[in-house]
Amino acid sequence: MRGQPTILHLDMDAFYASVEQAAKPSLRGKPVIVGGLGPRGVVATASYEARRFGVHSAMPMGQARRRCPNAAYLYPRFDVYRSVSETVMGLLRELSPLVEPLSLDEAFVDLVAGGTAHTAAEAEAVGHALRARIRVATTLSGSVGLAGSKMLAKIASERAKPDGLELIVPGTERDLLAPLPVRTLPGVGPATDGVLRRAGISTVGDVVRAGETELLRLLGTAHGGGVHAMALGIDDRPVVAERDAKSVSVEDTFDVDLTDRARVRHEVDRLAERCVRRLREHGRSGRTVVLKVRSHDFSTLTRSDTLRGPTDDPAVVRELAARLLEGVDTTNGVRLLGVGVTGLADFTQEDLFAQAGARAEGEEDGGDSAPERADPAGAAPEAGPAPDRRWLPGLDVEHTGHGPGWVQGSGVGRVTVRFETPGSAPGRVRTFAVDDPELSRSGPLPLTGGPQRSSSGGEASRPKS
DNA sequence: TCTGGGGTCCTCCCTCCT
DNA sequence: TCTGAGGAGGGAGGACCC
Repeated sequence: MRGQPTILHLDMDAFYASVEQAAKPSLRGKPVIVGGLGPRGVVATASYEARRFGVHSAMPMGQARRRCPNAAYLYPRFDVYRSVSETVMGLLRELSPLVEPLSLDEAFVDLVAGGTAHTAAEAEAVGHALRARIRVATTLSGSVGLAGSKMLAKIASERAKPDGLELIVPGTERDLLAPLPVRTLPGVGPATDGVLRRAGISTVGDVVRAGETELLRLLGTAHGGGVHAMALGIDDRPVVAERDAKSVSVEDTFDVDLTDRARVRHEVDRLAERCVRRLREHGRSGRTVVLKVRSHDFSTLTRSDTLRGPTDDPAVVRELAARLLEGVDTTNGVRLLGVGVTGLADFTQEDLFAQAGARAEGEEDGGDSAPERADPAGAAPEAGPAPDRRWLPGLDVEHTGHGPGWVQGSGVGRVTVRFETPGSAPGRVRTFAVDDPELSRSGPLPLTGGPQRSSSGGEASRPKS
């Protein structure tokens, strides 16, 4: 652990929900919940207004609706969040070459590596300036934590939320950590928390008092040693700018459990195709194919097999996933299916003898012509309107007469649209037939600047030059 | 009142090889 | 030729994170 608090952790406040509120003036100051809206969806982000009703991330959507029936429920628009995130990450990279993104809304920055701060006072000034620049570039707020290690910087930003900055003064770490619950420490989730609680350990101070030997006994060598060190405030993990992905996977939870074996097989084919597409987008190939099956009772099993060399051939992945499926009993119903590839490489090395057969067989299955669906459902693959006629809540649309707006809701052949833009006053609501030819899907508008539509379908504001 | 999606890392067990 | 030790690698599952 270094002395000076020059590791910065940025955490955007209620990110997805805040982006939606910035884009949709009528939602500002109101509860907004972003997540999967199907019967098995969960909350991705709740605005602070919704959190007052007890709604939080990972909560089942049904529960959220009961707690906060008047909130706006929106599908996530990841292309927009990604675009705003790029703007924010760009601002961070102006501070230092050592920026480690953890997700779209969170990152660590090593300020010393960038030469931007060497003392607590300098770090604090950089943090305040960063928050102001983020506000100008995106209209959003982010919370900043500053400390001598990643763990402490993250704890600091959590304490600063929402819309604040906190710096942990060197020498105060142990006193600050002691009363916090053990769940505060990275790597301590529900299971570890349970083990520690049963041993009478509920705070970070309790961990320190229990001692390293007891932690090793309770949690094993690697985990116990790590938790004990963290409790002492010892965290030497460096900020790592570039990290190669180690696996690529896709998975779908179905609205209704699948029992038909042919349908299960079809879904595995689709997932394998999608997985390979993702793999190729990353310019990678992989050796090990993993099939994931979650049953009706939520029990999950994985089956995997390793090829002699890496592949990015969809037919090979499809065939191997199908072969893994053969060994799995799905008669009681399948809730989730997933296909992943690990053992990633930057090249392919097809084993012609082992894999050519599989490829030929896969092509005969006609997997390439399988119909695509935007999201999983219990219905047959062919059911439902065309993808560009599905009016999901939150979606950007354009009406030839009324201009830009977003879908507020739809059903029984009607779609309700609110016409407003990030820079406008709260707009008016109008209802149309779902097949109204004057209504079409469109790209998102930038959160700052003029009312013009972004051409990329995802581009928002840029960092100021 | 039911539990998403996309990852990483660790542990345990087994097999193979030397 | 047999046997045991130990390391490497694979398969499965679990915990955790955002």
